[in-house]
Amino acid sequence: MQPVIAESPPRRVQQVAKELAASSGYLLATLGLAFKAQTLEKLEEAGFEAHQYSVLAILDEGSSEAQATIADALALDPSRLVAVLDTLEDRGLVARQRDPHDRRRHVVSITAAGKRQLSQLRAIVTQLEDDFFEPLNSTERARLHTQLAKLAAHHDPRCAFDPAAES
Amino acid sequence: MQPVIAESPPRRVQQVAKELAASSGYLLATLGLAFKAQTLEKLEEAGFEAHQYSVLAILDEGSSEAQATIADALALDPSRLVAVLDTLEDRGLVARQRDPHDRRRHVVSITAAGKRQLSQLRAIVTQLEDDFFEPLNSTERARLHTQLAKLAAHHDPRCAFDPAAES
DNA sequence: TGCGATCGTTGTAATGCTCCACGATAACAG
DNA sequence: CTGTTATCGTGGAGCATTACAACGATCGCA
Repeated sequence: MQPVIAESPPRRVQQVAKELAASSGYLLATLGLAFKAQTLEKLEEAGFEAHQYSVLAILDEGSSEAQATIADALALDPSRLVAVLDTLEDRGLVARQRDPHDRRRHVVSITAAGKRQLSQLRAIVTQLEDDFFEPLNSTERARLHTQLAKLAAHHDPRCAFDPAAES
Repeated sequence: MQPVIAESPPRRVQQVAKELAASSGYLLATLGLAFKAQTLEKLEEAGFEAHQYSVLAILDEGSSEAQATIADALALDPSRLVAVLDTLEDRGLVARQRDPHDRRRHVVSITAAGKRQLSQLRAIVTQLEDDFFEPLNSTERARLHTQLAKLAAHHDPRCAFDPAAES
């Protein structure tokens, strides 16, 4: 409602548009990006990248997986997974073996050193998460997590827990 | 606890690692990315990109802003903003004028056509958001938004509402 | 025995982003 | 009044990341 060009110079808003800040979707995207950036930074300080952590986490649950399976679970291009596994293997954190039942496949498994490294990375991420959600009390955090999980299950079937799965 | 290589071929997990799915931060990042991707897609169908929508939204609130101010509010590199404004100006949705009080500056303002276009884009985003958060009821959505806003205010000062700001 | 499909791997092309340099202009110091 | 420094918008160059297609090896099936 002000004149198009007032005599006063345009003030520094220094503020996201109210319209955007009022949007849950925008907040979700912004916060998600911020958390991801923080995680990347912290992991890089430890000499790792996010995908390496994810791979170790997956391998620590299932005993061993084919590369395509891992790539699938991470929604990662198989070609990109190669480099990730290369570095992990070079450091002795995972082991690649040909699957004797299907010699096209490489069966990847986590090593003892990999498990040790994983728990260290876990500590970093856990600490980071604690800091990030610090503005919320434990009740709020639990509620938030529940709702995020509900959304994730709806939008990404890979996040939906399947109680029928053995083990 | 299973042998490293069992006789059964590794099953398709088709599931994000439980460790990751149990992390609010991971869910936050994943959902944020998913929402952003959906938004980009929908906006692109309408012939726009996200930054163009953001710029219009900002200009629709403040009367007019210098480019550096806009870039600041969007955490966008000023050099990238140039192209965005170029296309918006070509379509007659915004207007660039030299600031008579500081001839280095360009004062950008939204046009009537820009306002019309903005409301159309707004409808798209609103619809998208409704769909995205559909798994939650209105109470849950409100709670989620409150908590996200709290987090955003804590992590990005640009998202913190300043009640002292006039108008 | 051949044919198509799959697995892991490599290379390539495109994309987006950050950083730096430039001309124009303003603010400031002497 | 003059010279220096800083800021604004703009353009370009370099860098990293990514998706996509092609390849040899191997399997499943007819």
